[in-house]
Amino acid sequence: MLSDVMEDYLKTIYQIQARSGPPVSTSAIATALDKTPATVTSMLGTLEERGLITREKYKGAELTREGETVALEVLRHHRLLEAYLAERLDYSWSEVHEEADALEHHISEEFERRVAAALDDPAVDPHGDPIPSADLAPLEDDDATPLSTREVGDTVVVSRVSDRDREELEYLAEAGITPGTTLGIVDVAPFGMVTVETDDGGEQSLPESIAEAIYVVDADTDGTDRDAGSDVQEAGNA
Amino acid sequence: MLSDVMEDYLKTIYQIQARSGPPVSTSAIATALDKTPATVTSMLGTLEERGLITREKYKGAELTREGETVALEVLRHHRLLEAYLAERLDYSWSEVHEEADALEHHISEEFERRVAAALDDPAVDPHGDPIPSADLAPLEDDDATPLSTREVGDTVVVSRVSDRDREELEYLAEAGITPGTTLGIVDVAPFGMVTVETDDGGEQSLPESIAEAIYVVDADTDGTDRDAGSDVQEAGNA
DNA sequence: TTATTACTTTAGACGAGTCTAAAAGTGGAT
DNA sequence: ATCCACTTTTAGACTCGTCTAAAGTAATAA
Repeated sequence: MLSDVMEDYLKTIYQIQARSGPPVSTSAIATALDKTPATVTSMLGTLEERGLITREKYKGAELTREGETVALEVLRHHRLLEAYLAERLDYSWSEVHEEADALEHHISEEFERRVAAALDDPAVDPHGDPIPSADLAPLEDDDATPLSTREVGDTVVVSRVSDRDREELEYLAEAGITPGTTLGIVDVAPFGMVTVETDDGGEQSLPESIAEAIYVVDADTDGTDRDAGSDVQEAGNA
Repeated sequence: MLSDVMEDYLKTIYQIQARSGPPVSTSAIATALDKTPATVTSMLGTLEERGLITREKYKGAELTREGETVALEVLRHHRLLEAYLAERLDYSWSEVHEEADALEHHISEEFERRVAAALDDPAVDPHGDPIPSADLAPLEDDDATPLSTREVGDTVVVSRVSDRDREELEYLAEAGITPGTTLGIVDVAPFGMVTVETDDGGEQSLPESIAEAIYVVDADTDGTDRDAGSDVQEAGNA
């Protein structure tokens, strides 16, 4: 019913909205989807007519409940696929994103169910991002903050890592920094360069751009409901 | 590079060509893809410009080597997916077709490799259709003929079953007639109704439309290179 | 041979999604 | 309070894949 293209717009708006809150600007969407702003304006018109977003001219867009549900469905497909690819087809966590992007619009409800069942209803994907539940209930807000907002001396656990940039992910995989890793912050240099000590005692210096993509919680926070260690874990339906 | 739509046309032309030989008529393609003949004529023009088919006006189309390679690639994706869904996600052989149709255009080469590896390079899909090899070498001709061409007294083994109609497949699955099943033909009535005896001694009467979709070989033929029993088997690269 | 019938192609239109160029609006700095 | 720089929207065009309606071709039966 909804085209792949529209689903992509809704997913993108959801993700920007989750990070920076509404309203979501035309240019932010354009950048994320690699389209011109004019194209985005045009599509926002369509999405508004369909009742999937609301919009204030020259200000930006916000998902309606219906638009959010579509976005959550797409996100559920994406993250289930990532989890499945990593768990059952030996993909590394840095490789799964593109494949999931290509497939997320094309799987049936039946496929979704079977994949979820095969993995025992995982709660998070390999990047640590939460997988929306089958009923597409809104996701809880997240108490993790970027590593770049923490201070020297903090001990934190990696909650999730943005999966936007393949290179970054490979760099971090190399460095042993994945969801579930405990980090001690040993230095914060000018321009946001952060030096951390990993589980195994090694030290890594991370440029700010990367430190911004690593979301962490305090190490003493009970990790049980957002832990994303080596194994995906069962969903507790919020 | 090639759109999904073009891939679908090429796949369809390949399949009709494999059944009835070239040239493939506009209307046959139109029927198979549920498009108008005018639409097909238009797309055949595009495909010809791209060097994927040759064409004689008012006669029909034929794949070039390049067009055939594309078709084989799509077919490989489709059949690998069918095999994977059946083997690893508990789909029944009657359910896999639609899911594979939706996904076949969207999987990466990497995904193709990993799926093939996970299944140990299967030679046939759950319907008994051969899976093109990774090098996309042309498929051998097939010595199976439709059940409807056989006579009373013949003992045959089901080689493959056309996967065009979901209802038919469920009917046959119910009747225990799948690739690998041995059948004895006990009666052929007017209008092509065929009565067969299955492995387990039961008798089934099949209308001609279904008997045409069941491809069989003589039971004494060595089944080793086209057997399609419960397990998929390794490819021997032709 | 010609007429009928079935099939194919041409002609022209349309919707979706995109673009470029130009006009309009917004908001901060002077 | 005005202006400037930036963002957003509008206007209009283009491609792709599709359709309908009309015209052309082929094959067959009379």
